[in-house]
Amino acid sequence: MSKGITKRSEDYSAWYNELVKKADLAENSDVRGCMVIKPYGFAIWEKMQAEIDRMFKATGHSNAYFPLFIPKSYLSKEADHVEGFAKECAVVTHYRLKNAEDGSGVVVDPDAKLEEELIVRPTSETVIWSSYKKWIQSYRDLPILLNQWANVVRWEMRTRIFLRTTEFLWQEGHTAHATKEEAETETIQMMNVYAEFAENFMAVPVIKGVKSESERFAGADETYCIEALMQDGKALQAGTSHFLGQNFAKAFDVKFLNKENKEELVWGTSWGVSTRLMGALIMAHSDDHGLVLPPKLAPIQVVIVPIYKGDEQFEAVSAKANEIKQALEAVGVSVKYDNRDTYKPGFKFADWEMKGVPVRLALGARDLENGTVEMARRDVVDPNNRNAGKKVVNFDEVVAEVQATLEDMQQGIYKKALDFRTEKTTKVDTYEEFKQVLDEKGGFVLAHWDGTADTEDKIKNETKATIRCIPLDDDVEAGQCIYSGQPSARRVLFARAY
RNA sequence: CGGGGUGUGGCGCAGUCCGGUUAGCGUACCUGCUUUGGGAGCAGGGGGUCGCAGGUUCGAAUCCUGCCACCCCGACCA
Repeated sequence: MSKGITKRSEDYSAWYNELVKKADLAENSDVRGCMVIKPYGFAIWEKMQAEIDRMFKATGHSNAYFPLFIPKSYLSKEADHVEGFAKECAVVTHYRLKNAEDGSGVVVDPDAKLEEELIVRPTSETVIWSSYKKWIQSYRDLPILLNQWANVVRWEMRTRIFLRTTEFLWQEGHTAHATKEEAETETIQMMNVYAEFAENFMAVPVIKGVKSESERFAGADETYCIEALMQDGKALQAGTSHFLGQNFAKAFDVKFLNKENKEELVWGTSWGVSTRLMGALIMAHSDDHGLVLPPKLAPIQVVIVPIYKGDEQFEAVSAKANEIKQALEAVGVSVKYDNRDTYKPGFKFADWEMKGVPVRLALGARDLENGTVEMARRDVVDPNNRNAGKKVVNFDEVVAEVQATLEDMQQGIYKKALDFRTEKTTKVDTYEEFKQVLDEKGGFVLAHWDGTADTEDKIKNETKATIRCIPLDDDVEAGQCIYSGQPSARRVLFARAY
């Protein structure tokens, strides 16, 4: 592994790409826009999945699985939905290959053309609602609260590892309800679940809000979202929760008999987060030395690096290291003892820093004599001052110190991200100021908007900034649209976004 | 789809303009010895149809024609 990565200040995009590769998270595959998620990257995703899944179950949801392929006809049943997704669908047209007659390899067998083409799901509303039609007859069948963990394919024009890949992993929740109120409550509940996960586990502060009409999910009546701010001042949509109204019930003819024996259309929601969260996690906290992981999502929370000369010292150090490892594991801390004798300590330090392991313990002969271990925390690394973030800890205090440090780091990186966002959130009252802030400072810009798609579109074309959301906070003050001067009920959140 | 760029050991690149020994460098890899508290040193070694297909030539990584792939910038999106 070559030394270091491009600095964020030099080229943020290059920094991100190099970090993803050098931290061993993922790499591009030979298929354009697709990625191979490597074991270390997948371990982080699994930690996320485990927690999100737990939260879904705690709110009454069950997991199920629906097929990858969708009959083409399904997609066209909901007009807005097909409009939104048709341009980016992969289509299966044949089911067989055969050897080429000139011996050049295999070719598609023209005799194996499908009667009806199949779409590789870009999202599963259509398949799931076609099942719901079969499952729902009575109010007694409601609500249905399902989630599925799946892969989906959207043929995007430009891709970037984790942030936008042709195939990505996600969860998609799909619920069906008897009343509008219940469906709306569900939609908001799931947005809150996402926000709680982002803030408490990823240590990424988010703004909760609703999308403007033009940014709304294809087929939804309302889209709620959480928006995060990255270190380069660009926004990232981290999760969405859609109130589908009765749109899919109408499209798939899903009705139920209520207590009064009257037929009614079912109300729906859908909500999802994807491997894009990996991108958010990376871009929110990491530095020029590599990944910085929040302790709650770090596959390895503590790494122990032995320092020794000769077999005798190695054995003595290893004995103590394993003792510390067991003591930490006993209180639920995940520990890696890096006993590879093929790399020197300096290499290991840099390697684990690149991978974002929160706490490193270095243990050598000197420590054995003193009854101490050197503890270093990942969120404080300074190549000009190697003692920054380091602390000598007595053996009998290691467990308590590590636990306290992990907790402190989880809080600390959240606070750092929150402070950054606060600093990069600007209220502006004129269009000139709006453009100036976007160009010179970046970040979130709170400005008045007249509520029309026309104004939104013009601002987007002129500045590349979009309305990330209309925040749900109660910081409401009336004003005048920065673009048209028309009255505005409240400020909305603008930013340039990923 | 428009604009730009790049294809040469695993990775990163030089060489191409101006054809000419055995295609070179860094790194990674293998072996040995010495090392080990911030990315070790020395010595030896293995690894290449120069993106693909034609063509020009005594001779092509280099010139010509065609094709393919990928990357970056825009429009589109979780």
